[in-house]
Formats: sequence, structure tokens, C-alpha cells
Amino acid sequence: MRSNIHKSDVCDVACIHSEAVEQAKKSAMDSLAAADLSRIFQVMSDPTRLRIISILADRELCVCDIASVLSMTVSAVSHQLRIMRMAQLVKYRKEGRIAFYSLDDEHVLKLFIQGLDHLSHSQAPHSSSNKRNR
Amino acid sequence: MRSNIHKSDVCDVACIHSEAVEQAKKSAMDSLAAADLSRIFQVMSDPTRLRIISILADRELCVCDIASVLSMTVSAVSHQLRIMRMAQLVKYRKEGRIAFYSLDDEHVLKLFIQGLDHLSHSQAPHSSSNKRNR
DNA sequence: TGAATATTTGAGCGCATATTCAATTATTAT
DNA sequence: ATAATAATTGAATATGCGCTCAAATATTCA
Repeated sequence: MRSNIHKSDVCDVACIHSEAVEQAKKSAMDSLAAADLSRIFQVMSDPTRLRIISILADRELCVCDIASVLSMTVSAVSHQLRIMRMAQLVKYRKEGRIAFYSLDDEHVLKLFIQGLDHLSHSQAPHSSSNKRNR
Repeated sequence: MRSNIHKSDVCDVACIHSEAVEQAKKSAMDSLAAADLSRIFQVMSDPTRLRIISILADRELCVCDIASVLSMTVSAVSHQLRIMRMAQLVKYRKEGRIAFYSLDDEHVLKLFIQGLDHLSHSQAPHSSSNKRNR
């Protein structure tokens, strides 16, 4: 059938290797799943959020303290924590007016570690400046 | 010493739990490492690039075919492939005027799979529309 | 109640980036 | 050489996002 392939905006000919294309179309991720998956990596793609993860990996900490460790505004940190909360990366308990944040589950740390692993294996550039050890 | 903490733009008081903050400062990732790590996740944070990974996981394919599978412009795909090339996510061999792209190493797939794992564990929303099986 | 404090929230700014469109390069075929 | 084709590239546009600043909310303390 190879019908609905728009000549103009996709590819001039139907395609070069229609066999492989048909197979690929079946096994390929659909846009919806890709969007879901991209959201996870997207949350992990910010330096500030990664540093927060590395901090909370060892202990729970309040917003003000996290800001102090990062030398950043409380507001900026709070904005990031909201994003991480929504992505279920972190959770918090309130003690009076203080909010103690911690990692929500171990899955996040797995991804984090795997990312570090990828880093150390693929490139061996500037400095091996990762201070994490547990 | 607890000297150079700017009262105005960081935290009103020196901090609430100075003990934990000192410890956290030692174990925390520095900005440079965080930036390096963030770049990896950043490349994985786009739906199009993830779909390309899922396609190339099974077979090598030329640019035109990838575009066809994704129902996207050849130009758009080529732009993404350039980014993925620079991140050493994909490599390619040229056969005449055709460029066959494939994944550069297994590390990427590991991250990809781990991401999918995170997805299926944390949320069980719309549809389990992941067609990958090897 | 009113002041102080810990955190959250919304608007706005600057910057990064995914796609489109047009043009260019490289290779094959006539 | 000329035409056709696969792919790349650069400029432009639109959208998304991290941080700042100001204001609001919530809780503790006097």
C-alpha cells in the first residue's frame, strides 16, 4: 500500500529502502512514548537539578540550606524543587515552617549514577571532579 | 570561618543547619561536573532524538529512511543527527551519496533502557505504548 | 495582633533550541 | 558538462526554560 507518504515534506521518492523502513516503523517508539521518556531526561538535563540530586543523595536538607550549598537564591532553588516535585524526583516533609527535601525514590539515583558512568567511560576530559563516593 | 555567605542574595541568616551544609558542600557535585552530566541527559531529552535511538537500536538506516519512518523533514532529521554525532551518540558510514547511521556504542542504549524502566515503574498512565522488545 | 522567617508563586527577561525554508555540497547518471 | 539526488548547513522563527525580582502564603515568636 505505501500510500500516505507526502512527497513534498518528507522524502522525494517513496524511499530508498522501503523494506527496512517498514520494519523500523513497526519497532520504532511512537511520539507519545517518546514524549513521556523525554520528560524524564529533560528533568535530569539541568546542572542545578543534578547538583540538588547529588546533595539529597546523602541527606535531607531544607530549601534554605540547599540554596546555601549551591550559593543560589532560595527562590531559584524553590522553583527547581517544584519541577522536581512534579516529576516525583523529590519529596518533602514539613516541620513547622521548614520544608525538608529528600529524594523520592532510588530509581532517580540509578539514572544519575548511570549518567555518571557514561560520562567517565565516553570522555576523559578536564578533571575527574566527581566527589560523590557512596 | 563561615565568612563569604552573602546575606542578601543567598539566605538571610548564615543558615539554619550549618553542620549539614558544610558536609553537603564537600560531597556535592561541583558546577563543572554537573554541566558535563547535564549535557548527556540534555541530548536524551528530545522526543525526536529518542525515536531515532529506538530506530537505530535495531538496524542502520540512511537519513532519508529515518525521515520517512518519523514522517519528518530530511533537514530536521539531519540537524538532529548532527547533534547526536557531536555527542557521540551515533556514527555513520558513507556509501556513495547515502549516509548510513547507527548507534555509536551500547552505553547510550543502557541509558535509554534505564529511562524506559523508570517510566514503567514510576507512572502507569495512558498507554504502555512501547513497541521495543530487544 | 503584629513582626520575623521559611517557602512558594507569578511575571518578565534573556538565552537556548527544534523545526522550517532556502541554498549549498557531494555523488551518481545521462 | 548537466541534471538529479542524498545530505548538510545557515538564517529565521517560535517555543520553552532558568533565573531574578517582587509579592504572597504560612508558621513561629513576642
